[in-house]
Amino acid sequence: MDDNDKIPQPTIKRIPGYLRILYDFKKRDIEWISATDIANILGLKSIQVRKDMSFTNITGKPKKGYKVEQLIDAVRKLLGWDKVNNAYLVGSGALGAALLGYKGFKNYGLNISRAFDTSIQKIGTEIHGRTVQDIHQLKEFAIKEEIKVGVLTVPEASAQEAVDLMVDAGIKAIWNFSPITLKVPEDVIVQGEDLSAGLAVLCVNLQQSQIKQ
Amino acid sequence: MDDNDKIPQPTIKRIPGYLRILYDFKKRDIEWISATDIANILGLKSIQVRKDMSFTNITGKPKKGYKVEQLIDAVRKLLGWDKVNNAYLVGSGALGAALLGYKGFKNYGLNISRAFDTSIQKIGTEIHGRTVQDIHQLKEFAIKEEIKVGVLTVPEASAQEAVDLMVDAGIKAIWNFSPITLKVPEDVIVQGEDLSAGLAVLCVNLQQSQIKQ
DNA sequence: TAGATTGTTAATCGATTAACAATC
DNA sequence: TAGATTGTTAATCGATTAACAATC
Repeated sequence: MDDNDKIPQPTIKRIPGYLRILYDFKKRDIEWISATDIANILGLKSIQVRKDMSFTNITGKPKKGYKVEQLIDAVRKLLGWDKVNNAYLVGSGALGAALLGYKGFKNYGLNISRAFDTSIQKIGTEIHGRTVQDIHQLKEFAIKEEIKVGVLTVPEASAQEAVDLMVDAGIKAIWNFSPITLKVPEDVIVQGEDLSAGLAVLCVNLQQSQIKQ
Repeated sequence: MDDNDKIPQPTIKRIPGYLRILYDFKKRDIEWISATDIANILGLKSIQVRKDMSFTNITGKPKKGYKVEQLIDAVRKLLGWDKVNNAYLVGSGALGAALLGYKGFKNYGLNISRAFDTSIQKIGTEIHGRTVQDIHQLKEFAIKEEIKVGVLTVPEASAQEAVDLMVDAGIKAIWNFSPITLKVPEDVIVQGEDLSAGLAVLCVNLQQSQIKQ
């Protein structure tokens, strides 16, 4: 029962994977799930799953495991995915459009309610049900709708400029898909999603495995 | 000089960020770069940068730092980005299209040379200069062109099926954008790019910061 | 009951950071 | 020369894993 401890970041990152399995078990009307089940599906060790589970404060039953529904609720609450976060997307290019079209975010507590851009060509066009708005309207809407989360998918060169507008509009958490380090005030959180990091790991591992051959 | 040691994964993930800064310095004709410079730009500690640099086997000069050009070469070699990896993309949906349109991969040693899909609607259409091909042609082309890297952007439900075809075609490294654990033979590498993990970190941090207020 | 599984404490492992000598 | 910066070794920190008692 690792209570008021801070949850380790590696644990946080594994939890969405657990949640996907839990939803799948629920859909198949399975009532109980053990750490061993989860570990087998994800290729982890059961002790790690159990340790991670301890942060939810859910207690399992020896021989049975955890109650699927109970664990879903606890995990969703832990991540703050029990309530929907409305978010704005800034940068309606190809990647932005892909994110706007992704249905899965509803399982992750995220609803991208509006999309913005600077380009006159894009403003007014419709992407997956949202009409792209002028970025200069962002502040007005963000304040009215109390938006705290922004998704940043603009090209590298205009990223900092866009962030400044988002911060000024009261946005407190930025999901950053551009590969630069953003300057933000202390009370604003940035989560960077850097594809090149993953690609680097892939390439190094590929080299390694080819040497072995 | 951490020589024949294995490079820690956290180090590998930071290196592309270093490389971006190095390219920027080179463009601005700056000859030397210090660990302190890099650390300041990325918000890291200089000692961490220096430790990471030790894996390149490049030696710097006290008071000056590292030679930008030399470091670029060493880092590119380390990641295997000194030669271009030709890759195929499987799954020409919105995310696949976004990746096909991304120009930056040329800096990351990746060239997505062909795109495939199962859908009759998509096959034959052109996306950013590549004509989408029938996935059943993948094996023939992959063998002829000695393709080792595959980018997987199909919907969750068809991911395993697509991977089986890729493995059968001799692909040895898969950059997986679907949120499932793929079953592959031992000699095939999978690098998962899981957006939900990053989103989870963002949401937990947002909760934390809102509690503080 | 026997055996599987939980939950906790302790040991191990690996990465980060500190300390400091070397050097330009 | 003085001071900034490198490179290495050692200390610290945090996450994973092992060990094992508790329990259904």
